[in-house]
Amino acid sequence: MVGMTNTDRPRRCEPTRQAILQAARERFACEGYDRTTIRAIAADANIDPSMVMRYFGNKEQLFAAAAKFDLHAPDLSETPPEERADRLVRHFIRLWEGDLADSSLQILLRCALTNETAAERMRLIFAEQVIPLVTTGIDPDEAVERSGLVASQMLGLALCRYVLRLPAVVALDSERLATWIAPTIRRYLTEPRAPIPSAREIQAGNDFLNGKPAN
Amino acid sequence: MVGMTNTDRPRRCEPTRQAILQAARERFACEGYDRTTIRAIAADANIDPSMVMRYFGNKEQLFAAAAKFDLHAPDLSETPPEERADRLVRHFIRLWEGDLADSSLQILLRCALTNETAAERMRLIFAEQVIPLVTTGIDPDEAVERSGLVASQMLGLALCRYVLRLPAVVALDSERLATWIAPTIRRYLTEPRAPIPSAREIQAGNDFLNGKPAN
DNA sequence: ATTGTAGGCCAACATCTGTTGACATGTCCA
DNA sequence: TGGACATGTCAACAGATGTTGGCCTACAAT
Repeated sequence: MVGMTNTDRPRRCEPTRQAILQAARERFACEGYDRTTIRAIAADANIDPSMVMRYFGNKEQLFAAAAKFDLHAPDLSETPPEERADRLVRHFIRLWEGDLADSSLQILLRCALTNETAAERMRLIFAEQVIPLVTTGIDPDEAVERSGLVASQMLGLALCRYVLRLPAVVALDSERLATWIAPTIRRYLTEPRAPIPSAREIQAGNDFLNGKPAN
Repeated sequence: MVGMTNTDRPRRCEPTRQAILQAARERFACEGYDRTTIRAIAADANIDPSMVMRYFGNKEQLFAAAAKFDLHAPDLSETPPEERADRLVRHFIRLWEGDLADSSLQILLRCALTNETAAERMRLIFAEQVIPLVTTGIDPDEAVERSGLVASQMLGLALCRYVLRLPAVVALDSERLATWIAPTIRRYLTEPRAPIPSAREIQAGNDFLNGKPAN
């Protein structure tokens, strides 16, 4: 039995295991990967630090276990693309508002910037859960591009509102927020690809790049 | 002279000082606050770790010095709101693409999630530089709300493309990116406030929240 | 030449971190 | 009763990190 972790078979020590996991999630979510210490997690779970090691091997594997989660994304394959945006935005805002229980997003956002495991998992979740979510019924060639745009807005929202807590973004109530963001997502999902910029826009852009003043 | 740092008066040791600052910026930008060590910075600058302390007091103050920067935002007060979005988006994309010299954004983004000084500075920059940038010529009552929305999209873009490096977002060439993002920003800046959602949208939202299936 | 001082280096400190191994306890089965 | 094994505690190690103080060297002013 030497070298065998308790991860392997079902046990009645699950309560302890869950206590560790929950403590880990909270710590990782609000302090990031580096500032979270095994000792602090153990203290939160009222056990000895060495127990954490026995249950999860090492910090990295503990994080992997704590960051394993599902988006719980709704099945939108039946929803026409025009409505999809509204449902998507409202779904995630609602999910994130009730952040007490599920801090998965915070964990990933806060850790992905310094921990490579977290970053990799973020890309994985994006590839496996976001792209398919957005893809159904959309030209597959365009799906990746559109998903990226959707992600940029949705993650930006999550970042400003729930992690950085920029006052201006926190102040908006969730309904108004959805009303602002949903059309953006709808456009990223449905607007014909490669919209041609107007001549005026091109000119403005070029002028700007060449240092000409406005007007 | 005891207790006096070299910060106070002009010196001919500026080269060393600058070397430290540059090394610090690079480390902070790509490894975040916690993973960046004084020793590593010192090694990059080819000096002794204790020199860093002498020049900047402590890690926190060094970070404060390294994270002091300006957005170099263009003056858009003369630009009509409709054009402002395009110029703004293109300005920042252009700034960020040439990231070799100026990694200011990466420093802030990567450190703001774990370091309170960085987070505070982020809010400050937002309040002092972003809001005014967007405000001119817009109803001041609406400026904060609109700025927040702009920030959510622009920071989300920066996050996905330059920090998380989500392949889907990295793949887009900058021109196409600007063409996608600019209309979003334009809407956030100019669309009449509190757009009323269509009856259908409200119904879809309620249905969804109540767990009804789509269609 | 002496001296004051700024710029720089070296060695060490105290602390914190992940991690390990030895030892105690408790529980279930033979 | 006794032993196997899971569950948990204690103490410690080894390495890294921020930080400090002492010492050396160059050099300009006296």
